Amino acid sequence: MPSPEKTSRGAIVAAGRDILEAGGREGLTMQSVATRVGVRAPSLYKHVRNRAALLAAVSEAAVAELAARLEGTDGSLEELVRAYRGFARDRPEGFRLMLSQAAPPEALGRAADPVLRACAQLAGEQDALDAARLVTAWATGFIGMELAGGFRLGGDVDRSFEYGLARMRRALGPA
Amino acid sequence: MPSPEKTSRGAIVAAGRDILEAGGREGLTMQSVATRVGVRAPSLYKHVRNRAALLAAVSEAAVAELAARLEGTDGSLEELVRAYRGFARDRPEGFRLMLSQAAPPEALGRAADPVLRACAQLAGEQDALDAARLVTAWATGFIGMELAGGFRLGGDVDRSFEYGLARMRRALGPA
DNA sequence: CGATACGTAGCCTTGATGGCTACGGGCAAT
DNA sequence: ATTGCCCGTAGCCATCAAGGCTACGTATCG
Repeated sequence: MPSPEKTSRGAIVAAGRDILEAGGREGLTMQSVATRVGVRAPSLYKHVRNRAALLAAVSEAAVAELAARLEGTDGSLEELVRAYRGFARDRPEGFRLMLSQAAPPEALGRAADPVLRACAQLAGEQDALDAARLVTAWATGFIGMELAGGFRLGGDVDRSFEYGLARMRRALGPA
Repeated sequence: MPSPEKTSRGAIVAAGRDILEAGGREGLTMQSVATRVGVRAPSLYKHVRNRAALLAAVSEAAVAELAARLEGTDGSLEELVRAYRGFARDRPEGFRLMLSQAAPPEALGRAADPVLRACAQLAGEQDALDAARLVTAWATGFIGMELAGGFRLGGDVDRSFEYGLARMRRALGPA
């Protein structure tokens, strides 16, 4: 490699992830990323097509991290959902970005797989996909509202979460 | 009223709503709004503090419209959720914006009220709030993923929706 | 010497501010 | 009652700052 590279795509994405969590989506500017990796802003375009592509890459990295966390559980419904919520707590902006950017199918599939397996056990192979969508939609919606500062009608949010989890398990079981 | 006004806050918010749906959040620029209401961009700042405030106002208008739609149903769980989904189909960008902006409590409360009532009937007054959060989270998550182009693992999305609705009703009933 | 990574300069768009002008109603003096 | 001034409001023009992005030059290594 001629001219020793001062940065790399990986470093850029990692910096983007950190900046995203620190300053939100708006704070993630090409300038800020360039400064953090020790380079001028235009140089980033040698590694990333444009800002949208950078956001997509950061989003994909978030999905990958989520998948890894899910794979680190025992595969039970409760553990999976709690791991999902834990991820959102640690990387709230990454969670939000993930939802607004369509991730590539393969990364998405890796994250979806353990959920599908758990749902197949609970609801049967036939209904596994529908059941997974039920659980995923509930968890995603709950966490999203929690992060957005919803749930302002009082009550204990953790209690609502456990209530939902219990009812979800019941909903998936045999009629 | 001195100096006949060429526009008003209401007209600005309405224009913002239309532009949002046409061009997404990024397309909603002060310039575009100003052009549509027949004014120069700086003049908007006499009516709205800044772009963030405009987005918040448009978001609040979306919540209000959703509340009106929910109030127009018969109050059953199915009707409420279908009305929610219909709103999201008609105003996808408004739906997204609504989720990312924390709406003022009163507007939120108006939209939440019919859901709370339906859930009180199904799950009892005790669990009404938790039940409403369960239903709202599921519906919000489902619709959000649907709009974001999730659900790419095949299968019939409408079928998954009806499956979820049926299971949700079962989950809320007595054990 | 050729390829590659980075930098400098600059363009365009967009958000935002400041200062100016035009309008029109209220108030007081006549 | 009429007249004339004051002042608040709304809009415009000029302008700035910041950010995304491109074109092109330059340095460095194999």
